[in-house]
Amino acid sequence: MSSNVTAPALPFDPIAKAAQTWSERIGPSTAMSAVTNIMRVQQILQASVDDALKPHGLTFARYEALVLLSFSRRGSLPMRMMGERLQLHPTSITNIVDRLEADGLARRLPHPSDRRTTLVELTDAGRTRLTAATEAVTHAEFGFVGLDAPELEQLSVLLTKVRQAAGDFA
Amino acid sequence: MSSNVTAPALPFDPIAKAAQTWSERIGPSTAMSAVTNIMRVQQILQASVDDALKPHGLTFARYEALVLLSFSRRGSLPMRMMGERLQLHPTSITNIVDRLEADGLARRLPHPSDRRTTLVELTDAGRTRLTAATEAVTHAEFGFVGLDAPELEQLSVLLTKVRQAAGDFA
DNA sequence: CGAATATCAGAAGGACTGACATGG
DNA sequence: CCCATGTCAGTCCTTCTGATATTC
Repeated sequence: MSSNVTAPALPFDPIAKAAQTWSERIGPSTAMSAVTNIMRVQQILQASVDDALKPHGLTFARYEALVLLSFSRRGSLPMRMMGERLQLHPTSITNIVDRLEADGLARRLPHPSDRRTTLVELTDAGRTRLTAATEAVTHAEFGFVGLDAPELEQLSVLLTKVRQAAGDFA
Repeated sequence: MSSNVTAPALPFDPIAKAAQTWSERIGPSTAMSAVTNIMRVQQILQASVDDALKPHGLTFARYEALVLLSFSRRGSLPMRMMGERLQLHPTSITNIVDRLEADGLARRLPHPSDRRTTLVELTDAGRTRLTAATEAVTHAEFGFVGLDAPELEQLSVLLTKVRQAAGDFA
C-alpha cells in the first residue's frame, strides 16, 4: 500500500529528463509531463498519509469515509450517497463500510422509510478515532512539505478545473 | 482498473464542499483539499489513459516501461535501473517485464559483464506497439481536457516542487 | 413490470514481505 | 563474508463485472 519508500533518490529528476527526450523525439511534452507528475505525487501523498494513518488502523479511503460521516447533518448517510460523494463504486463502499463496522467505528442502520437503503453512522469509537487520526494527518501536513498555502490553493484550482472538464461535477 | 466512470455527476463540487465544512470545524483546509484533489484527478487520468491504452493491450505502467526502454541510449536497460526510474519495487519490475515479454514486446538479455543483472530491450513488435499506443494517448491528450499548455506547465512546476521536497530526487 | 439499492462471488491488477539462488 | 540483483511464493488491498435478493 505505501508504495516504494525505500527507493534511492536519483541525482536528477527522471520526469524532467523523460519530458526532454519526449519533446525532442515525439512532440510537446506538457501533457505527458503533467500526467506523470500527478501519478508520482499521488503515490507520494498516498504513502505519506497512509503512514500517518497506519497507527490508527485506517487507510485514506476509510479516513475519508469517517470524515464524510462526521460532516453529515443527521450523523448518518445512505451508502449510495457515500458512493456519490467519495466517487466510489457501490461494491467499494460495501467493502469500506464492512471494515469500518468490523473495527467498531461505524454502524449500519435500516432506513426508516425506504427499506432498500442502508444508513451508516459513526459510533463513539469512530468519532474518537477520527479525532486522533485527523490530528495525525494534520501534523504530517498531509504529505505536503514543499508548498505554502497560496501554492496549495493554486494547485487545487488547477486540479478542480480538470475535474470539472472531466464531468466530475456540474 | 478504470475506476468509477459511470458515477453520476453531482450538481456541486464535493471536494469544495468538504473543504468548506473542514475549515469551519477543524482548521485550514488548503492541504486537505489539495490532497483530495490530487487523489481524484489521478483516478480520472488513470482511467482515461488506461482506456486509451486498453485497445493496445497495455496499462499505463507497462506503457511507461516501453517509453523508458525506447528512450535508453543503448536500446536496453538493467531491470534495477528501470525500477529506479519508474519508482517501482523490484518485484513489480519483474512482473511488468514478465508481461511485456509474454506479449512479445520486450526481451530479457544477459548482461555482458555483470552476470547478476538482466538487461531488457524492446522488440520490433514492442516498438510498433509503442508508436500506436503513443498515438492513442496523445490523441486522448492524456486525459487533460481542462487545461491549456501554460496551466499544464504551472501544474508540473508545483508538483515537481512537492516531489523534490519529498526527496524524490536531489 | 422496470428501476433502484445493496450485496456477493470471482477475476484482475498492483504492491509488499520474506526467502532464495546466483554472482561480484 | 557481505552485498547486489533478480525471482518466486504468498498475502493483502482495491476495483471492476456480473448475478442476485429485496424493495420501491
